[in-house]
Amino acid sequence: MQQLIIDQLSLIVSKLLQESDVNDANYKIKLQESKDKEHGDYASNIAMILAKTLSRNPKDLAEQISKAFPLDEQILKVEIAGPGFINFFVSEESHSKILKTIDLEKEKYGHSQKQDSKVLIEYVSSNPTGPLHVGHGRGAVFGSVLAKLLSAAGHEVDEEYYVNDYGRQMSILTVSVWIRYMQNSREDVTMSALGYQGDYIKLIADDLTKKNKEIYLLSDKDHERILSFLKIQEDEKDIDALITFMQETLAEGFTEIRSFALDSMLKIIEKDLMRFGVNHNLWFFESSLYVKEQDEDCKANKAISELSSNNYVYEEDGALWFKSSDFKDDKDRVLQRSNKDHTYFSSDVAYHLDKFNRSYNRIINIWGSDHHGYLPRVEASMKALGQNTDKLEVVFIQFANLVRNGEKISMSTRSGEFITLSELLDEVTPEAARFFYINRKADQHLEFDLELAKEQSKDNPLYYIQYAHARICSVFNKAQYKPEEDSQNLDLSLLTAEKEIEIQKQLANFPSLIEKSAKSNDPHLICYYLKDLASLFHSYYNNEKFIIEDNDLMHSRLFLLKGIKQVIFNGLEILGVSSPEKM
RNA sequence: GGGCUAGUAGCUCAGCUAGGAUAGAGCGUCUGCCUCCGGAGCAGAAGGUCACAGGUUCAAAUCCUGUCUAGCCCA
Repeated sequence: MQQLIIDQLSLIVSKLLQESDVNDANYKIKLQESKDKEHGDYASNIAMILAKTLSRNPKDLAEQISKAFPLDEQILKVEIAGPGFINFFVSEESHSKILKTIDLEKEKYGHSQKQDSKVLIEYVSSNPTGPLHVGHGRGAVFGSVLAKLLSAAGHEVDEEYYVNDYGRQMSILTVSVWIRYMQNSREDVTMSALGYQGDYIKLIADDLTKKNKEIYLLSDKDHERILSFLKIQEDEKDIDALITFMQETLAEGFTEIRSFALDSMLKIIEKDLMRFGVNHNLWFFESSLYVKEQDEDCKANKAISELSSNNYVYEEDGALWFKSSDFKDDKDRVLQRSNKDHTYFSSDVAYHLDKFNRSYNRIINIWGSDHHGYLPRVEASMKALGQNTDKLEVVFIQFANLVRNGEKISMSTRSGEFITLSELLDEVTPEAARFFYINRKADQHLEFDLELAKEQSKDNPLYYIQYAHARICSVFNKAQYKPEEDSQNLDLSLLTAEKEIEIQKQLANFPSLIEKSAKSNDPHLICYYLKDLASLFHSYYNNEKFIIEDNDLMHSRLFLLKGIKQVIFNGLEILGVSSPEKM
């Protein structure tokens, strides 16, 4: 309906512009729903926008446009009002068309045509040195909902997890597992204060013991030496010395423990994510950037030499620097330290270059908002490599606070008192957690109310929405209505109650909502939309009876309910939340 | 000191990318509604300097500039 009016309007307007010899007019025809019934169903402000470029009085212009607008049995009346609004009045029956559309398209309703567009969403990408905690939850849900949303909007979407498996942190993980492993056989071994303390390290070590009971234990002489290393664990250097010692004495054993620890960690992480309904289809390993490809250099070095050949790399104090200050970054950044170690940033340059080379139309990174200072240097590096950085979008996710009984639950990663994601999922259902995480704009602080998420009442917005769905199913049962049966002889023109029209308008808005939220990476809008729709339904439910004597009216009302049910389902589907028939 | 993000009802927040008519939800407060398809619900009332000050515009919560406040990042 709205599109019909817009199309017709643009026809009239473009003709008008032609006649006035104006070609460069920059305008977009917008049609808004009128808030006030006196202003009809829809309104356009196009006359006021074009008044200036055409140097005409907006009211006269509106008058001319409205006179040129053809009326039919659907569009009954066109009026001008206020400073130059054009108001459209449509027939009550015209709204019910949408119900037929929904019935035809079913779970595809709201989805766009396939576009020739590939999108990469990289998210979570937490270090594989510990389990996911609640701080990762929000980014995880955001990424997975955005992925569903963008596929609904017609894009082809890849979901990628970038695994930081290359740096020093991995070595610390390896050494931590090894120490716990040794403790299983020798009582005199103590844990390094600088290693990872969590219980999950012990579990991994236990698995390792089961597999290789003694192979990574030391000779008595070396064992004495390790005890002396473990005595002094105060400075960062001490753990580095321990790592070096471990590498020297175990040789390939170090690599074996390392990959065992990494695999175990990734399994833990992946399991948590799956439980949460988050599924990455690609896992990219940082270490792969440092693997030589046949006779060629590794990707990390190739990225540096490419930057270098573009004259954006220089050497100072033995280190290699990238001239990011040439591209709006505060200062230049180190790529390779004087000891030849690559920086995290160096990996990121190579990684992003790799992403750009994979021919995506949009590359979306989901980062914690504490990383926002990192974006300029990454953008700078891609510009220096001649990439089109318009493709790169970074969504920053604010931290979420858990709240219980009105009080924030304090968390600090330093002391290790963070709550893990799996602990959260032990308390609230994965669905509730998903909904509450996605219920706010990404860059806003979020208060996650644990009590509310568990509550089964209208105060809990997820329950409120799901309840609407279940209620409709219940009505269908009671009426012995089979929604899947062919409904050809419906007289939908009977749906003329105010609420019925309002609901049909809301249902008709669903596709443009999907389009809009996909365009601006704002999946939270879906939550608000569904709450509104559920609210309209509950209100309608209390106003009208559905199971009535008048068979025709009953069937058209049930058909309307069927449309609501479908749209709630489609919306919740994108959020990754079920639509229960009973609760 | 520099940067990013925010400031909307007592509270929690939408709306801002693309300016439109009387700024919206939910909670809380107050008043009603169960012989009735799920009351796990509904109807209504009260509640606002859209942080502040300028500017652009026929029209600003929305765009621009400055100020204040908060959170985060960098130094």
